Amino acid sequence: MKLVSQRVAEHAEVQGDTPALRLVSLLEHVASRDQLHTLQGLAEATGLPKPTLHRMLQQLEAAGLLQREGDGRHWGTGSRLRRLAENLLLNSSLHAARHQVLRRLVDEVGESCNITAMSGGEVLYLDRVETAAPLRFYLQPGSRVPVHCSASGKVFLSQMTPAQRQRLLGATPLEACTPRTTTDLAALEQELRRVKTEGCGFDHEEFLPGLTCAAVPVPAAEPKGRSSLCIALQGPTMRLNRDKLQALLPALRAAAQALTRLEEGAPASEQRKTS
Amino acid sequence: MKLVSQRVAEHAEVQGDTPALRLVSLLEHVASRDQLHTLQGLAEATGLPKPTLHRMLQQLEAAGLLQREGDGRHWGTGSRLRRLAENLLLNSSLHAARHQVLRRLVDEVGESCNITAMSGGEVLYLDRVETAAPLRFYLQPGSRVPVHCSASGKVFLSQMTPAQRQRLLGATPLEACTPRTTTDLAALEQELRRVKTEGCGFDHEEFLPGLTCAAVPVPAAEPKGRSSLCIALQGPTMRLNRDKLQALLPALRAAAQALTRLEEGAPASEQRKTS
DNA sequence: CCATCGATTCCGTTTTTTGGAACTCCAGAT
DNA sequence: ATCTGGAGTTCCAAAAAACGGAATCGATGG
Repeated sequence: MKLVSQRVAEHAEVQGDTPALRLVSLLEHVASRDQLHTLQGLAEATGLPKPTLHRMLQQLEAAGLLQREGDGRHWGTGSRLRRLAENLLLNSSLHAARHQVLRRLVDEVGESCNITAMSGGEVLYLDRVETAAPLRFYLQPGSRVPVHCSASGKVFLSQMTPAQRQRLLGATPLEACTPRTTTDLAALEQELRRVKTEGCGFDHEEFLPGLTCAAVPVPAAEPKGRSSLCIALQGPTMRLNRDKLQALLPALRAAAQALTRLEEGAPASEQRKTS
Repeated sequence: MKLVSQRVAEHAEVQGDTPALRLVSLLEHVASRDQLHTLQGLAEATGLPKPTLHRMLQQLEAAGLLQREGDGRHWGTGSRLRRLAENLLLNSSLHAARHQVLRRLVDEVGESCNITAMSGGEVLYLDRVETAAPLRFYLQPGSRVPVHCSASGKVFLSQMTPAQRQRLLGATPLEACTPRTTTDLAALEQELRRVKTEGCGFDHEEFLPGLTCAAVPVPAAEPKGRSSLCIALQGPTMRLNRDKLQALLPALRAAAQALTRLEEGAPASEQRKTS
C-alpha cells in the first residue's frame, strides 16, 4: 500500500533532483530554524560534502539570499530572502482569499477540507485547513494522491475526454491502495459517469482505511475556460456516513462557487504590457 | 562617480550569474506581484527564451515552488514557497530583534541608520531603517558601498591587520567617489589610526555629495570572537554638522551594545547534535 | 479544413556542478 | 615557539545540467 508521497527526511534533509533544487532545500533548511548554522553543522545535517556546501553557501551569499553572521563562520538568512518572503506574503491575495473560503467551509462542516488540482497525473493538495476535531487525518498541502482512488481525482477524470483518460489510466493497472480501491477500469468508468452527472465524487476508504471524502469541481470562471480545481472534504468514516456526506454537499458547492467568484474578481491574468 | 551597486532592471528583470540564481530571480518576480503569469508574459518580462523559461517553470512546479493556476496556462506561487516564506518570517528572531534595535535608534536620533558588515571587500547593508524626515537618502538593505569612503568601511579597515588591509586596498587605487573622497593611501592610514583610537568612523561626503555618516563597531560577544558588524547613522550634511554628529555618538554606541547583547542572549551557534 | 499563435519537445553544444584530495588558517596543547 | 587537530577553503578533471534554435503539438477561430 502506497502512502501519500511526501518528502522523507532521513539523514540527508536537503534533497533535490537538480542542483538548483538542492539550493532551495538548503535555503529552506536555514530559513526554517531560528538559529545560525556553521558549514560543519550543515554538512552533518544535510549529508552534503563540505566543498559542495561551501560553494552553495558562497553562491547564496553573493546573491544576498544568505549572509554570514558574527565571526564569519555562521550563516543566517539574507536580506534578499527576507524581502522575498515579505513580498510573497503581501502579494498573495488570491491564495489568501482561497484560504479564507476554505477556513469558512471547515467552520461550517466541521471536517478538514482541501483545495486540489491535477498535476502530473496525480491529485495535488494546493491548500488545506484541518478541523478542530481531535480525531483527524494529518495531511499537508503539497501532498499528492492517486487519481483513481480519491474523490477529487474522480472529479478530474470525469471531466476528461475518453482519450485523455485512456492515456492517463491505460499505462499501468490501477493500484489497490486499500481493499476497497476500485481496480477494475470498467467499474471505474461507470462510477465516473455518475460523478459527471451528479457533479460530485466520493472516496469511501479507497485510498486510506477509515478515510471518507467528497469532492466537487470548482466551476470555470469563463464559459470557455476550464478551472481545474476541486474543493474536497475528508474525515473519518466514523463521523461521515453517506447521509451526513450528502447533507454537507451544498456547503461544498457553495464554497466552490465562492472560489469561482475569486477568479472572476481578479481575472488572474493578462499581464500584457500596457504600452 | 560610481553609485551604490544595485540590481538594475532594464528589460531583463530576471538576472543571475548562475542558472540557480536565475531560478530564484524568477521566483522573486512571480512572488512579488499579486497576479498570475503566463509563459508568454514571463518571456516578455524577463527576456528569457521560451524553452528556457518553460523548463524553469516545470522544474519549479515539480518542486512545489510554483504551481499552475486556472486553465493550466497561468502560474502562481506554490504551497512550498509560501510555507518557506511563513517559516522564514516566524523564525527570524535574531534579525527581528536587530531590526527593533535599529528602529529604536532611528526614533532616538531622527536619522536613517544601518547595520552593516564586510562582505566581499565591500560594505554590505544588512538592515536599514529610514527616518521619517522628508529629506533623506533612499538606500536599501543588500546595497554595497566601497570600504575606503564609508564610515562603516573605515571602522572595518581599522580593525584589520596591516597585511589584511594591504591585500584589500593594495590591488587597485582608491576610487574617488566624490571630490572629498580620500584617495591617498597614507592619508587614509592616518585617518584609520584615529578611527581605531576613538572607535568611530565618519564619512563627510566622501561617498555621495551631501551625505554625512558616522559608524561605530558592534563589540564582539565573546572576548575572543570578532563581531564584524557596524551600526551606522546617515543623513544630509545639512542636518548633520560635526557637533551634532558627535552628540549622537552615545546613542549609536548604546545601540551597538544592544546588538552585542543579542548575540550573547542567543549564542548564535553550536547546533551540535545533542547525541 | 486551414491559419495562427502560444505551449511544448528535441537534441547537439555549452556551461555548470561535483566532490575527493590537498591546502590554509587558527586555537589550544605541548 | 612549535605542534596538532579540526574547520574552512581551494583545485580541477570528470560528470551532469542548462541552453536555446528549430521543429512540433494543440487549441482557437476563421
